[in-house]
Amino acid sequence: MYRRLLLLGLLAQGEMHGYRLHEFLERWLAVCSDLKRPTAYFLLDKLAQEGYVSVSIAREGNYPERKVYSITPAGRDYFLTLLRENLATAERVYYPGDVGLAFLHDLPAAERLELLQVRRAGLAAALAQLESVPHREGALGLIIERNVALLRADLAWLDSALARAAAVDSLMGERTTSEP
Amino acid sequence: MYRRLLLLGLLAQGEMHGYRLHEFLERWLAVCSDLKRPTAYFLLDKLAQEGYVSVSIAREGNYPERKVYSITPAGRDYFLTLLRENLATAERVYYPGDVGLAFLHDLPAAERLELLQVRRAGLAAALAQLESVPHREGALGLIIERNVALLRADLAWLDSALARAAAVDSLMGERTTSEP
DNA sequence: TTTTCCATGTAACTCGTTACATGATTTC
DNA sequence: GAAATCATGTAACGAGTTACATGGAAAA
Repeated sequence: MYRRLLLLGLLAQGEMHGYRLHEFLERWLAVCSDLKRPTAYFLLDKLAQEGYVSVSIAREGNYPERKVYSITPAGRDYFLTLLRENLATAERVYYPGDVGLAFLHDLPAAERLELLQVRRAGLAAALAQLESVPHREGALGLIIERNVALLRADLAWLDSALARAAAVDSLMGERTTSEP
Repeated sequence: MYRRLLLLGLLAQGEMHGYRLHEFLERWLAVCSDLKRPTAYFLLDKLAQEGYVSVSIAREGNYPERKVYSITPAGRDYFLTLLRENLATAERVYYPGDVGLAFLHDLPAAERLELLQVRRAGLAAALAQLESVPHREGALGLIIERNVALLRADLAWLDSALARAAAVDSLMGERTTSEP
């Protein structure tokens, strides 16, 4: 449902054709969604059928025909409804990574540490990448901030868990392989 | 994919019939998944078709017939593969709540603060509920710990964002409605 | 002239959910 | 006798992805 909100929100800023819309999404909103192109086209047509956006064909210069979507009054209402609902809700998120943790003890101690080190590296890389984005103000800035905060917390937790695991293992005399 | 890991992981601890499995999931693993009953049955049969689990019919006392699933050697291999992959990966999570943030400025300042206060309350409730679980050791404890850490970070971020927003609004002389 | 960019779509598929259907058996 | 529990399923639907298909224009 948040994809509809995303598309309507963009169209609320101004009309656009599908290709531009997706391009914009990829460039600026990759932090909060990875909406695929076919999905965008499909959703836009659906929103059109439902009367939330209207479509007109345009051609500019020698470029291929474009379907320009603009939001209708009904669409604007719908957008605001979705937005209010989204903002007021604390959505429950499931982390697929938690499932692996549930079965940690099915692997030998050394291997679990190794694997979690790999996870840690991935997490650190993702965090570094987000932190490297030059500071933005406004909505985008907020989203990046939030994701940084969550990634940091995740990393901190992983580190503490790894430290404790390593401590237990050394107490038990198990060999642990780890990268610096 | 993490659902297969979940089911195989449980079956790796011992054979079980679908109903018990789902019951167990609901009671103990609600933190990391909300796998629905039909999905569990469907997946179990699929795993059976693929040769990762075997099925036998059993009846005990006067209870209805049960399909008892047990993991096969191939299933055990598959389980370990999925587990290793899961542990070594830092999955990227998209928060639907981020999309709303992207369009914050499409609502009047007072209303955004109000809505985000509602979100905050939901977040705090979820956190309180998780924190109220008596301390568990082992895998479950880790998962709960992690989720608590992430919820706390999310809450802390929201609070700081709200504080800043309120400060800006008061500078601009806008009326802000907020609950204690 | 070959590759990349612009622009749109379709078809087949996977995955998961909701809602519905069944039937016996304890428990109240 | 009614309600809850145990136990399994199916059918229909919706959402989203992948892979495939097209065709002109600009750039290399």
